[in-house]
Amino acid sequence: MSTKEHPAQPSNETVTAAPQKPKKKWGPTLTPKHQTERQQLPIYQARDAIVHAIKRNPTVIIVGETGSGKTTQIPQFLLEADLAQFGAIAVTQPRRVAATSLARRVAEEAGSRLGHRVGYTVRFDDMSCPATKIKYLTDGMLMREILADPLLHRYNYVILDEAHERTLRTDVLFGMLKQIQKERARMVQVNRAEWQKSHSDKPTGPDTTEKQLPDSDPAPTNGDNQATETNDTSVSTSDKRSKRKFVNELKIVVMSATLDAERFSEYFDHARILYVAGRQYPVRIFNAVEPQNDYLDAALVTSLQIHTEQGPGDILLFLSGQEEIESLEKLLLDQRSQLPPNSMDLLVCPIYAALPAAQQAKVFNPTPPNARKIILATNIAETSLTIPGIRYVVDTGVHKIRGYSSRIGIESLLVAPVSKSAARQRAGRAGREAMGYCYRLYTEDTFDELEEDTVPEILRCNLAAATLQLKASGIDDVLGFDYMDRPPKVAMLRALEQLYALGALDDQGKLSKLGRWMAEFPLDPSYAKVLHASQELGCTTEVIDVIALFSIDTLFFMPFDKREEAAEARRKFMHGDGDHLTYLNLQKAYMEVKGDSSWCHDHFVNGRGMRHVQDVRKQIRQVCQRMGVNPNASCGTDFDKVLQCFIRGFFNHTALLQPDGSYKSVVGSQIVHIHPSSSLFGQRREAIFYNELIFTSKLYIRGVSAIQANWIPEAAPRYFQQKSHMLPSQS
DNA sequence: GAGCACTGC
Repeated sequence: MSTKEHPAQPSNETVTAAPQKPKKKWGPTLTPKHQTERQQLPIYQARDAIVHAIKRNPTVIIVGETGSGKTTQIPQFLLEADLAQFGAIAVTQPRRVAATSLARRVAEEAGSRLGHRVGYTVRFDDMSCPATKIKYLTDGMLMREILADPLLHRYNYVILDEAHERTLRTDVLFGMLKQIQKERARMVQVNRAEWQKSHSDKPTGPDTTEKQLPDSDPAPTNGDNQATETNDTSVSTSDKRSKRKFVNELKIVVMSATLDAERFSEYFDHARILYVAGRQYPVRIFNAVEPQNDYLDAALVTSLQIHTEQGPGDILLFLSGQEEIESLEKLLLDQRSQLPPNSMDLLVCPIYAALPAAQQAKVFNPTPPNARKIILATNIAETSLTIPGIRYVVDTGVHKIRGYSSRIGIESLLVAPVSKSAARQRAGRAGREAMGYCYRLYTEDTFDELEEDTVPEILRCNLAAATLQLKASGIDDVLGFDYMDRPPKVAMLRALEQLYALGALDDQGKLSKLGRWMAEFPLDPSYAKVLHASQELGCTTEVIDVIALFSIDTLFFMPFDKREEAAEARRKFMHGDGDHLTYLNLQKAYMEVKGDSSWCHDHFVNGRGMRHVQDVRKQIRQVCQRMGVNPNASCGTDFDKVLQCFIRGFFNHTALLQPDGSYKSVVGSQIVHIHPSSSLFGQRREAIFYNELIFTSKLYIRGVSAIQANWIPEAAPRYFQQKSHMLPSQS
């Protein structure tokens, strides 16, 4: 194996401390303990330089590695520098847990009760109030806030954290925020001109008796944090004065961990880039000398070698999925008995999203003395979870990644090589607490050939939901939207087509009344359409339950050593017509036992998942009530109605039985396979529909129920008028 | 005969 030092933090533009300026009076007082802790963070030295840059520039890009403290400190710097008088600071996160735990920590540091000056807002959980000045929120939540407040008047600063992850939502937010920033700058300009005009033309006129600018400056000037009074153009009114609102410029801060800052800067009109030093320990990289044709075997050999030859510290091994984790777990347990005497014990801990919570928790148990933990993980451990005690990382160099072909409208979930930045992220997991080691099971040449970054999610997913959000937030020209990475035109057109077929867009491509209604719900457009149809068919209560259940991926656990038991437990809920009504049975049973967690455990039901389902269910019911829809309308036992609702949203997801027993999709004429997790697996029914079509080892359909073939054309007459050749002949 | 990870009035 050849060795190479992990690339160190570049220092070309590292910010330096600026001359100290006298501090203003209006900040929270720090407890001495926290003050010392904060001052020890690398970023504290750059405090004034950062504040100065943000004051002087509309947008700033901040690059800082893990441990720099940028996410917790920069919002506090702004607050302490008195820059948040006229608006709050929003800090977005891709994940809920990050938003809530950061808020907790910053509230403590800033001496605020959580939910007062420092708070958070995530789905189902709002710990903020109108006086909240620093608010951590998920990026999806900020998108929701834009729908209600298109210019985000409440905020003076929006900090987009973890921008390098390029989630679908951060990418959409980039374009939206750029536009909001431009519009607010324009309003400030207009207002400044009016203000100057009114003061030079008629110094004793009635306007001078109006409220003065809050900072009592003689006139607003360029630069920092001005607040001016203006007409809110989003409100039409006969009495302008009563509708006047303070508008100030929106400052955007983009925070990223990678070195791809130039692309962010270019996109944000050549924004200033600041680099802050991290506090990551060095990680020594070892590459395979020869290409490995069996990375599972290489992973096994390498981990055992680390275990028997290297000093203390746990091992984190990255694999592509559950199946690989299970098989390697078995192999390691077999090998454990053959370890040389006197060697440490080896504890094998699998972790992936579909693993029951109780077993997930095991990776966080402290490793007992004279033992070593080896954690077998998917990319859940790359960003979502930080596991303490890791000193060694073994990287297979692969992950499973979702893809989407807009040309054929099919999703995929396939094993693929990681990008260089993902490989670096994985290696970094070994250097959180001390110097670490990373063993890459591929050659240095292979590494050099990897893509620089993972393809942004927006380039590999169905855009229907994002397009509906854009339309609903007032951005009509979605083809001309300012994407940082523009999706192919065919992908955008396909999303528009799908929304049109659902009735969310009218013939001119404008958001219809139905589309507006659909956008109010935190649901994919197809599900929102199903919910809408439920009003007409009188089964809203059943449809809400089924939709809520489909909001989680793993309802039933299938542990590989208790497969038969789990299948037996599942049969109790099985409905002959498929998964949708099976799910309804599960929800009914769950309600009868009042969500008892030991009942869930005994029936191999995902208890944590079911609690999430109840939250979703409650939320959809609330939105229904707000929209004047009765969430209690029930079809009794006429369950055909429920399935008929579903095909109003999934009319393009139907398939017909062929003479040879296979199923052929009505749209696209492809042979599709019912997934083994479906209650209809192995069954022959005249016609079926499905929620999801995904290519893995085969073209699988998931969430499958049986229907009558003649329901299909009725479900979407507008769609099938032009495509009548696709329909079953009897209609 | 089998699914990477997130998210939302």
